[in-house]
Amino acid sequence: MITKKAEYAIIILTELASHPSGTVVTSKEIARKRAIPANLVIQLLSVMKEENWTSGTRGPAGGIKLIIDPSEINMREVIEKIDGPIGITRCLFSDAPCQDKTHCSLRGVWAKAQNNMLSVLEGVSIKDLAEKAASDY
Amino acid sequence: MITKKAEYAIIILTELASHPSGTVVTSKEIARKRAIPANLVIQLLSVMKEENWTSGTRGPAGGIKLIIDPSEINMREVIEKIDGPIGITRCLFSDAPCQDKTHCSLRGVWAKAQNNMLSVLEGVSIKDLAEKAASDY
DNA sequence: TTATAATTAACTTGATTGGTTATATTATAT
DNA sequence: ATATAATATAACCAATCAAGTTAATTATAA
Repeated sequence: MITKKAEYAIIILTELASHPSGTVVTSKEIARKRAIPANLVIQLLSVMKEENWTSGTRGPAGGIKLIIDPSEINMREVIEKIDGPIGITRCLFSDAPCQDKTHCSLRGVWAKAQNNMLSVLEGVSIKDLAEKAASDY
Repeated sequence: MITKKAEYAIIILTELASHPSGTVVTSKEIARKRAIPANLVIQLLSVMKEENWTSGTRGPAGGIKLIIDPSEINMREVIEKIDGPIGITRCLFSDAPCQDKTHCSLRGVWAKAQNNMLSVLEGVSIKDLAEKAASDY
């Protein structure tokens, strides 16, 4: 399952993308506006910083800003950064198919099902989400 | 994530489907042949019995047999019987979309991704798997 | 009547999720 | 200078879930 943390991360990036580039937002502001626990926002932002997706300036009037083009990050990437590799079944986490024949017939089905899912998530960028949210208002 | 139990259940049904109809197989035999913990086989068979997919006869020379046409059960059905409803994200378990606009834009993406996955699983029946396994030998 | 096999239910263990708490560090408005 | 606003890092915790185990019961063929 895709965790709430991954979902939060996507929401946070979308929020950042919806601000004029160059301007900063505080983590508290994001937490309040998107109803995400403030400490989780901070925790997730630290991962995003590691990825060089965001940068933060401290002190009064500080905050976070996006330093990557939001059309360059898709949902799959964000999920995998936060949750680790995606696998709809344990089978797909191991590289090697297992011995049992029936099991291995299954593997192909799992892989196809998962790829169908991932292709949707890969096709949606943070920019797409920010634009869609804006048009909703 | 689709659990190992669900995967085991599919394997068990496939094994049953690959035996001449009317003949019985013991749970131990299934466990040994498919390398599934014997107690889990029993646990899973009891769910399958509830669904009227299988019937068992006790005592010596007893065993389990399939009492439903294997082309009538698909992978999604089995998974949902064992694991409960499938949801790739927590969002999809609640009926109502949440308040936040961005979040709700996400919901549509999650739903599409999940449906793409499920359509693959719905398209594969136990019969398909049994035939595919047979042709592999 | 006894060994065999299904049936049923409760229980254990370890991992994961979704968060909290605590602490350190940095920058800047005053 | 210094209080304060803010990021940054890491350790911790409770609840849930996955996976498997244990144990007790029931039915039946030989």
